[in-house]
Amino acid sequence: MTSTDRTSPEEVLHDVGLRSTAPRRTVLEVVADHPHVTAAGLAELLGTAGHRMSRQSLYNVLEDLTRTGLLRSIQPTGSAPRYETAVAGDHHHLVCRGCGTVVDVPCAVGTSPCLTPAQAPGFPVLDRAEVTWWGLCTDCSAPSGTSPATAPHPASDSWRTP
Amino acid sequence: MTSTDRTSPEEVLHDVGLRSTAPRRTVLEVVADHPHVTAAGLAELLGTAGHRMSRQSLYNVLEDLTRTGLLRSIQPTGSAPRYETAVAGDHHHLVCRGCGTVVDVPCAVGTSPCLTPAQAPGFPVLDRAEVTWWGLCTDCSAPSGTSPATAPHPASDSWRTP
DNA sequence: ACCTTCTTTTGACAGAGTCCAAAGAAGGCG
DNA sequence: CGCCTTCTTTGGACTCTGTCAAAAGAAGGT
Repeated sequence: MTSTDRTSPEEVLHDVGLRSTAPRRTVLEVVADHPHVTAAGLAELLGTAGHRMSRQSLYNVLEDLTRTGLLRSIQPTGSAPRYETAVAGDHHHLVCRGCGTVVDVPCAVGTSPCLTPAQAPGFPVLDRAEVTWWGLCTDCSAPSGTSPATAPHPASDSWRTP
Repeated sequence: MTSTDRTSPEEVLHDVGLRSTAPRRTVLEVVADHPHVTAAGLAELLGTAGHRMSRQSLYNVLEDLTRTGLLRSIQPTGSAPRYETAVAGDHHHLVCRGCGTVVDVPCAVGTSPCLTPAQAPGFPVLDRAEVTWWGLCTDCSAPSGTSPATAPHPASDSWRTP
């Protein structure tokens, strides 16, 4: 919703060679305000915000924005793909086993160590490392009083406890 | 198919409190012989091997074995969940963008660096780090002669190029 | 303004995974 | 050894997520 970006959605879209259309601008804004949202969650957000859009369009837009690098998708095991704006600066993710909440974390040790495996047999090209930490958030690690692992956090849509 | 394990499937199942049944033993063996297999691929392997099993049973078994720690599931973005036997020794994964092949890689820098994020705001409990490197395997990075990125590797079932 | 090209819509479709109730094995106990 | 309880498996219908293909509709350059 907030449109206080350094570069406007139109500009950003144009820069990557995509036409500036309402669905794309809207998706960009909503994802920026709701990082780690799933396609389904996004559809709901768009719906309640009055921006009706066909399912196919949503998937088209997500695919276009992801392919051109404006969005990035992650898929923690057991969850549907989640989207986030591809901001500069590498960061990784922290996922709660209990409620599925995803939190950004700056890359652990600068850049190098995380990006180079000890050995890469048969893989001449390596361009990206994706790190996911698993644990329990404050709520879910609480002494079973507030909202333990058995009660999924409302912020997480359709989460399957592994 | 090879049953030359240090501990027999029956024993292993019993140790985690699961009854030793044919479907479970079979799944354990097949996954051991085919690391990074998807549920669908597993169903096919089981079928051709003559071990018929309902889809529901397969999912039940996978869920049970995963929950008890005998199997581990990973889900590279864009792929269905893949299963592997939870062998001792941390290792991570190397995924080819072209054909989807997944390869095991020993943990990059021993244990510590990869397992501790710079900061974990709101996450008191952190138990596991999952690292996935993205790149191109030898075949897919070849000078467009043998089997480039446009021709998915036969070993990969239903792969969507991102 | 016009025309080409790119986007969106619509509706049908495919695949993966889940829910539920009933039938069937495992294994403990007498 | 045989019964009984409990855990597993089966089968079928169903939901959800994502895809395909063709036609209608906007963007934007000339």
